[in-house]
Amino acid sequence: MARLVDIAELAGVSVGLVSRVLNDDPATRATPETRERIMRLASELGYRPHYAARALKFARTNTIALVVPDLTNAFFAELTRGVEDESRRLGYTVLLGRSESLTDQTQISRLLDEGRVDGFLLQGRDDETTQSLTRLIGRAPVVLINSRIENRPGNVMIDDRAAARTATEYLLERGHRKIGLINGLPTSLTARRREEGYKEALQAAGISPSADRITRLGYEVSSAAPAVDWVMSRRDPPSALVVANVNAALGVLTHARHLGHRVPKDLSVIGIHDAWTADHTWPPLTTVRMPLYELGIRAVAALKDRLSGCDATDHIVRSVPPQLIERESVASLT
Amino acid sequence: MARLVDIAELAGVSVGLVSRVLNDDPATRATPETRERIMRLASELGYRPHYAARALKFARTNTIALVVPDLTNAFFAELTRGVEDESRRLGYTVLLGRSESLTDQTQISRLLDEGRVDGFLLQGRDDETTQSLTRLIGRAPVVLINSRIENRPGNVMIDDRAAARTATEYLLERGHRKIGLINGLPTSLTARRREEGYKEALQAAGISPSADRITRLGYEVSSAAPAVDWVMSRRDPPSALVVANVNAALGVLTHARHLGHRVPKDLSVIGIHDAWTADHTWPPLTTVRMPLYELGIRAVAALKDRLSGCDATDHIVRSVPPQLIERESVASLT
DNA sequence: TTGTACGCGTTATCAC
DNA sequence: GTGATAACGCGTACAA
Repeated sequence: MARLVDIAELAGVSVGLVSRVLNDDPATRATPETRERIMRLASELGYRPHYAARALKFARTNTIALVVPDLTNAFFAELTRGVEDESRRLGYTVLLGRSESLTDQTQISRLLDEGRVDGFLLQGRDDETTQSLTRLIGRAPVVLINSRIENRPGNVMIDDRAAARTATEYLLERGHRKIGLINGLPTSLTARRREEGYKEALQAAGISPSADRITRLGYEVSSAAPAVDWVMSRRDPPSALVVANVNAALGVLTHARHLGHRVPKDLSVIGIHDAWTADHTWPPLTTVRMPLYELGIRAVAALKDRLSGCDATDHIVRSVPPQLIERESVASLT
Repeated sequence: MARLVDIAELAGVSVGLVSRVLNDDPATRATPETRERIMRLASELGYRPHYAARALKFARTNTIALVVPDLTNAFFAELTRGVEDESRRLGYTVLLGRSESLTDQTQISRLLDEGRVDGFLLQGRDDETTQSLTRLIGRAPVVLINSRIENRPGNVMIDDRAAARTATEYLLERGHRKIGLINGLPTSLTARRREEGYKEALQAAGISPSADRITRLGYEVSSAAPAVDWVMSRRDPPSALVVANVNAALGVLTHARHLGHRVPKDLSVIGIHDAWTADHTWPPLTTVRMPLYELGIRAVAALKDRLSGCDATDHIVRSVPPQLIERESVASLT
């Protein structure tokens, strides 16, 4: 509400001086006395620099957009928390958008052309291809979360291989040898990396991965039923399932019950990512917790770098290792 | 990227004319020919009016902030969808904030003083009192969602009484007479209204509500366990529970199992609000679905009214009645 | 019918 | 040390 000119008038000085004092301009060493008067008036009037005026002046908004497919998803909620916290620390405001509504390139470039945001944090949908992603972001300053485009720097991801490896090893340690993987869509980079981790763990245990034990139908709850149907109807079905996403894992639990498999007695299930809901399934779901909060922090830092000109390097968040949350959905065969 | 002056130069006209043509100024009836040229150039260059420049000019941002306690909550996610859809329709941009980070009045008035937003949509936390709410919002243009302050117009809510009545009646119809209520905190207006609806239904069936059957510990999952402990340890415990929130209902299911009560055989449970997670509990949770999406739409409309000067009237969203989602957590006693 | 000039609030570049 | 002034992009009252 209060403007520089208001303070200037009351202090009997010029707007320029007020601006310089308030911004600690080193070139200006104002009289301690006037300086004091200006500061006091500013705080009394509750002066706040006008956002639009600054944005106009600097051609920079200090606002970034975070685009995620679905706010409901606990996965994204924790990511969002990390993004918000780090943004506040760095002086950014976050504009939150679902990719549903920011689905086409127009929306993105519009936000940019209108000068509403400086850049984007984009967590694509599972079924997003490199092409659709490239088309979507155009030449906008974007940091990709959990995906990557060739020759385009600036992306951050979690250690999907470690996640899947950790989950698989946990099952191996409990005597399971026939382990299935309920994976995300093959278009998804994270799904491919999780599959690598799963196979790595299997091979390290002297087991050769079988195509009959892997489905790639998606991360959503709804994709769980057909996946379980398929994998459990193979010859020699698995005794345990690594589910690449905690939401899909809930669906697996429900559908397994529907088919008459008792978890964990007949079938063990472990999910990647943790969520509060995993405490309230039956049986409670064992999961591998991943550092999504830290991922959000890294993403903001990477975008800041990108906006500052320095090319952000790709980054896999490894500062916090995958963490096993043992509940009751995995049985020991030994 | 492209400015009015760019178009003006290429079209060989003045910026003023370009502006008027692009804004369909009725006072200006430009030559169809120049008009055509301007429009073509604008679309070719992908012209977008600069957000900050407009905001500075009009002292209005067409941006509103939506403040909710927790994005994870499916309740708020659906509300958010409604808010976003209606905002886009009305030309608003939505700034999403958790109330965690917007906890004190400074944050709110700061957003306002900086001219970042025109107004707020505020869904307070369950434990927010009228005092803390009043302090929080100050004189800011706010529409309250699911709460109210005396003598302060502008709030929207769902029909909490109808919700609780519907849930209670459903249990009554199935022969239950001893029905408990696991309610939100007594500070919460919605909790008080739900309690009214619950009692109404009971009394209409000739049953007088008993204090021994009501807890008021909160809407969160974590509040469920102590609530169930208490209500089930009374003399003559209930055969069915109305849980005032779907998340708390998940906690009720889990804790009931922990205590050895089989749902629905020993104890029936019905939750208010629906969420996808209710499909994946055991047993699947019967709920009363409330029109949260429509609530979001109404909230935006109310804020628009408030910002336009016309005092928004209080509004209870009744366009969509409570909808029973029958799953398997309620048994019939008859 | 169209061009010119001013102001929105801020900062930076000059003079004094 | 401090004050005047131009500029950021837009819309509009006024002049032509």
